[in-house]
Amino acid sequence: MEQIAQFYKALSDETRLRITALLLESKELCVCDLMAVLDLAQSTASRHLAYMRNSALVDGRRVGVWMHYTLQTQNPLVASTLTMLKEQLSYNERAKEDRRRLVAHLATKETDNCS
Amino acid sequence: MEQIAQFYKALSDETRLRITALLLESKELCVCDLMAVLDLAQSTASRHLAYMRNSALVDGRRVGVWMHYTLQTQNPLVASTLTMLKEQLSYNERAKEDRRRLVAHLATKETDNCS
DNA sequence: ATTATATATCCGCATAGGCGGATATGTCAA
DNA sequence: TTGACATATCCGCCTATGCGGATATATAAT
Repeated sequence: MEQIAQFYKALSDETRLRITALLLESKELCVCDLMAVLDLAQSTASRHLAYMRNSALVDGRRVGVWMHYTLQTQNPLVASTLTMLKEQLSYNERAKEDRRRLVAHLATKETDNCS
Repeated sequence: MEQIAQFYKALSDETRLRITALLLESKELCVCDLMAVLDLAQSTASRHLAYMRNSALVDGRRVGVWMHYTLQTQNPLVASTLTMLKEQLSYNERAKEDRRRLVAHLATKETDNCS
């Protein structure tokens, strides 16, 4: 029960919801992508991702200097919640705006780096 | 997006999750039922229910001296989340124990009152 | 080794929110 | 009106957690 509560806590902050929404779109993002798209301080982005990892919402894997974060889908509660959320966010204005910014940002990136 | 976050906040506290779990079982409960079953101080129970009402998770209707609380099902996000949660909680030990206590408590109540 | 870059963590500060006892409010009965 | 009971709200206290700047760590390139 406590784990379930912790999972919902991970979704109960607007910044983390926005991060989740972006990860629902692009499968894998690094910290600098999120900083750029959501206009977050580096420590803020990193802290939220750590929180989400501790809540079993995301996985992180290191790729050279970058950490690539993805949504977790092992847990059935997490998986179905994310499916629902994706549907809900599809017509959410704020989420749509963030998706536009993500697309623009990814188009700007030449290769794999965050410059 | 902020409303969605607020909804998840309502589910992100273990006491509120337990209240939600009980409401998933019995459709309608008053504050004194929750105090008895979950062993909560009166102010604690009432405060959590107010929070849940402000988060669009429950509705309350006054029946004489008592407030009867029910889960809201208007909002599609809320409705499907609760369906999922009911499935998840069906085999959760803590939730099972709470359900047992609820059944025992309801059996003790003679009529509609909370004595 | 040094430097540059990406990320994680630390720090102090501010707010949200948990708790239970005390008190206020609402409702009904006598 | 008074009293009893259910509930809501207030209060002070304490912890969790949000923030961003500063610092530490990790990796890769030179």
